[in-house]
Parts: sequence; structure tokens; C-alpha cells
Amino acid sequence: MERSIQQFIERYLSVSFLVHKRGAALMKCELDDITHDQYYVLRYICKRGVCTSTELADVFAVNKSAITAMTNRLVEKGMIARGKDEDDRRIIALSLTERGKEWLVETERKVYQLVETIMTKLSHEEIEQFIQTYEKLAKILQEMEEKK
Amino acid sequence: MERSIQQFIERYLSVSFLVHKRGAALMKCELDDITHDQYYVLRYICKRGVCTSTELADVFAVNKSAITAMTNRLVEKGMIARGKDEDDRRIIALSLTERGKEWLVETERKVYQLVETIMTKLSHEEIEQFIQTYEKLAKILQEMEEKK
DNA sequence: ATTAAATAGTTAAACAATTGAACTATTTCG
DNA sequence: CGAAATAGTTCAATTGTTTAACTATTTAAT
Repeated sequence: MERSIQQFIERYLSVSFLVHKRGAALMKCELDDITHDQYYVLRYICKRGVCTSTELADVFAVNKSAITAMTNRLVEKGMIARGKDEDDRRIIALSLTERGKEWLVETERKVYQLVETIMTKLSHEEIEQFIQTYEKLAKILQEMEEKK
Repeated sequence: MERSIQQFIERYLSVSFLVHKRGAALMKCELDDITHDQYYVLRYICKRGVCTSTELADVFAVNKSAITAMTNRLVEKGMIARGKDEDDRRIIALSLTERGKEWLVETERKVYQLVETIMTKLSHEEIEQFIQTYEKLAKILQEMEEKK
């Protein structure tokens, strides 16, 4: 293995886990009663409008039963609702409740503010480049999973 | 809030969680019997040679009791050992056992190989830039926590 | 048209990661 | 000395996760 690649890997492994952990810890302060993971599920459902357990399991790369447990908690908290699909009665359609929508709008405001205070310490060019590469990585990982 | 910053934040939130989740899922395949989180703790202890619970709790931004639980599991698995500090008898010195060292060497080989197949789809310049920005973020997050 | 296979989701048992509060043991310092 | 600070553990509770077995429904092959 090439020497420089090896150093990249070492640096990447060291830094990526830390940023995720510390980022989650900071974010948690803004997420009253909802966990970090639950926040991302709510975000995803909001963006899609309606979605299924199977889709969530695919996107977040976990088993469907993990999604069942998670959505149970979100239903209990009044953030999402389970609906029916008339075309295929096996399907449960997940969507945000009014309360869920309100909570998310309010929380996004706080989270955006937090992320902004961090991002504005970098130049626009640097952020743009960073996110572009991040998006490439996401695409590569998705393709790798599809191959399996 | 500036329009472009807002878009950056949206893209960053969407992509960062996914890459972490999917990356962890892929990595899991290489980590026989050890979890993703445990792997990073072993890596950290290895890099430091010897370290304490308090240090781990600070670095990974969790409570000390989370570290106690985790190190208990790693001790049970024979990967780390608890030692004594002669100067200060409150301190427990954590270090890798021989078995832990061997496991880590073998696993790093596999993990590096995995990360390499992903990284080599990007240019050296792009990787370098990406990791540099990542390291800046880590530093910013650390400073924010120290202020609190 | 009937039946076998595939798909969507749930349940239950088990484990890992985490928090928070209460606790022990040790050290530091006014 | 005695109070405060520090290092770590314990315990109860919650969350996220996997795996295997399960129900209900749809698709597809003969």
C-alpha cells in the first residue's frame, strides 16, 4: 500500500470518529427529549413527506426491526404517525404529525445556528469543496452497498 | 442567515450522518466480535500507549460511567488490562494486552484495505484537502467544548 | 386458479452504548 | 486538620441494534 494513502487513512480514521462524536454531543443540547438518531430520522421523513420502514432501513443501513423500535418511540412521542397504503396493504406509510413538523422547524433553527457558528470559521470555497467530497464519499459507499 | 451557508448546512447534515452510518456498517464486517465504538477505543489506547478513563471520556465526549462499562467489556474480551499508578492510587492505567495488540495489527490491515478501496476513487489533492478541513473542524469542536 | 416465493412489517430476547445520581477511595489545599 | 476536588465504580433506566421466528399481503410460476 502506498505510503501517503496510508497516512491519509490514519488521519481520516482518527478525525472522523471524533468529529461525529463531538458533533453529536454538541447537537444533543439542542434536541430537547429527542435523540440524535431520532432527529435524523425525523429530518429524513420530512424531506420525503411520506416513507416506509424498509426505505429507512436501507438509507440508514440498519435492520428493519431497528426501525420498528425507533418509529415506535417516535409515535409514542407524538412526532410521527403510521398510515395505510390503499394500493398495498403490507405497507405502512410514515409521516410527520403536526407536532412533529412544528418541533422540526423549531429545532432546525437551533441546529442550523449551531452548525453556522462552526462553518463560518471556514471560507465558502473550503466548505463547498469539503461538502462536495463528502457527497462523493456518500455516493461511493452507496454503490458499494448496492453491489453486495 | 446567509442563503448559501444555509444550503451548506442542509447538505452537510444530510450527508455526514449517512456517511458515518454506512461507513460503520461496512467496517463492522471486518471487526470480528469487537464493536465499532470498541475499535476506536482500542485504537486510541494503542496510540497513547497508556491512558485513563477520564482521558477517554474527555476525548470521546461521554460520561465516565460509559467508559467504565466499555472498558469492562474490553477487559472481559482480553483486549485491555487495568494497571496501577504508583504516584496516584486513584488512577487506573489502561493499556492493550498482547492479544489486544495482535488483534489491532491484524484488524488495522483489514480496515486500511477497506478505506483504501474507497479513497483511491479520489485524487490525492482532494483527499488531502478533505482531511485538512476535517481536522480543522475537529479543532474547532474541541475549542468549543473547552470554552463550555 | 392455485400455490410457492417474495416482500413489508412486527415481536421477542439479547447485548452494547449511554446518562445521571449516588457512592468509595484518594489527593490537594486553605 | 478538614473540606473540596479528582478518579473511578455501581446501579437503574433508556436507546439503538441484531437475529430469528413470525403474520399478513402480494407476486409470479406452473
